[in-house]
Amino acid sequence: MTRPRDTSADLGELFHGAFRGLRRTWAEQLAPWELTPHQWRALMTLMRACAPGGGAPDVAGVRLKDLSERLRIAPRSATEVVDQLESKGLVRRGPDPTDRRATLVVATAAGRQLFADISAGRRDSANEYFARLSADDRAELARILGLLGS
Amino acid sequence: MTRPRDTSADLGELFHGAFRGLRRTWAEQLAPWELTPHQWRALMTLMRACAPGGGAPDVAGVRLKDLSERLRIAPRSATEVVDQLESKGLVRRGPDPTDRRATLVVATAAGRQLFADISAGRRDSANEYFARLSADDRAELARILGLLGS
DNA sequence: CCACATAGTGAGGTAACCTCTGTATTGATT
DNA sequence: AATCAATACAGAGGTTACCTCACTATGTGG
Repeated sequence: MTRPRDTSADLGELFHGAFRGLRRTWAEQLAPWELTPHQWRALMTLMRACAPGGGAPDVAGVRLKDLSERLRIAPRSATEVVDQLESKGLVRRGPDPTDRRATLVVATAAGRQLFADISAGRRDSANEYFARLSADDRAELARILGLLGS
Repeated sequence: MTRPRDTSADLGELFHGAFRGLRRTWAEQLAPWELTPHQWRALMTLMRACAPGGGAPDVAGVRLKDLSERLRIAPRSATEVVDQLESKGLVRRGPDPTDRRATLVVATAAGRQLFADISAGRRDSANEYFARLSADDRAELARILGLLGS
């Protein structure tokens, strides 16, 4: 009765707490740029998908469908977040020349600039949420989360 | 340029994915009982707070304020989830004899029964989300999450 | 007994999702 | 070539899990 006891519930609790902390930290960091964590995640995903090599830029863009898959959300939800980014002038929708059903999303100059600025700010990892962990712990966490997220 | 690279963003991504998986798994497990994860968490917290020793039961109950602190949500949000549980007949509000401003929340017989049933179901941890991790990994995860959730 | 703090709640709002439906277009099948 | 299912997107509307702000009823210290 006083032994280790079913830690699963506590793990859930811990997970919940940590996730909320992460969200809050992100929201605070992003507030000066008037981006929600969700919008930031979408912009980041878009940039990564556009310029995987980091080299020559992106005339192309990414399909909404692809974006939704990378973000692991429903296509409709990708439409939504792209709407938000577009209304802020950070991305632009354009036609896909190879398929007239699809629309390609590209970051505008403003969007690329914002992405660069925020990325730079984050590299000062003093205020980064995971900075309080040692490098070993971060690696360990990444490994374990990888197992979970199969 | 090809070295480890800033894993923080990926950690965030991993965290996000794992948390969503956890939420989904919980929601599925709880669906037969028509409870949301949020409601389950509140009921669980209430039961734990009421009967910390697990022994003699709870005439007393828990203040909404206390519940909100344990759940780490705003008092108003505790009101809300208690409303939901009360409308399902799982908990009951009663006056606090020592302070007429406060209300004490207690689980009803139905609530205690439901809690017991679900807890039992979860102990068949085959379908538990964290079951895919080894005991060592679970412990490691709990340790690291504990560091984060400070 | 009066100012101030505290417990709960009504009103109203937000982020981050979802499904279901409808339309334009494509690709596959006859 | 004509059709028919599948796909890409977006409109409409819903849900969960939070939040703040304002209000009332009550307790507490000076």
